[in-house]
Amino acid sequence: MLIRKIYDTLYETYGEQNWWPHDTVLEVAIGAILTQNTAWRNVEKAINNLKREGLLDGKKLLSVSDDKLKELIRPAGFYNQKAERLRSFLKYLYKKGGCLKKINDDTKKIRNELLQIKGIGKETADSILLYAMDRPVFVVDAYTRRVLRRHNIIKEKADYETIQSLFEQNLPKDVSLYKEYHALLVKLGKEHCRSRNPQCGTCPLKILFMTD
DNA sequence: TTCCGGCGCC
DNA sequence: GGCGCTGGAA
Repeated sequence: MLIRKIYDTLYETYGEQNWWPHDTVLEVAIGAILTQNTAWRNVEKAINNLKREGLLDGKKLLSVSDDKLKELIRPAGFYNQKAERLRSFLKYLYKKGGCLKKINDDTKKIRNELLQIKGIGKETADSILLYAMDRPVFVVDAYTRRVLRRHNIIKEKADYETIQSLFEQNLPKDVSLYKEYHALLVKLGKEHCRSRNPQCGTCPLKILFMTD
């Protein structure tokens, strides 16, 4: 089926993407918030700043001053809102015991709780669930939408959950597969399926959509 | 729909 | 100097 074929083709073309590099899972969740509408390169700078200050720890990060936090995450942009978003998330985390790994609630419950946090929307919530908590949730982002749109697989106004279930219902419920697929779509979106000046001539998916 | 924003690339 | 970046809120 198509959804599977797209994955196989992308995997054969690009290989393992190795998302998402980290020392701790908290770092993954923090990265998920910092990377909102932001190039990963800039998020890395911010995370390295936090690491250098020894602040990649929930309690320490919550105790740092607002100005200091903003200064450290500044390279990731939107630093005023992101500082607040990080604090909101960390407060939630501590209400839940302070450790992502020890949260044993079912995925839907956690997702709903994450979505209540101001500054965490569907994509960020699902990124945290998938990449930091190893829950089988497919992450839908702008690249995903664009790739599917350009191949006419979804409607113009298809909403988040519709796209998400398209993947989840056509793939085995496999965390590693979901992680890899999303990473591969991002790779495709950067290399070929760009918003501007798309490289359709060399698109690895071209062979799947040739009609003659 | 618009704002939030630093950063690197064309 | 303009544009897009592993979005979300109002």
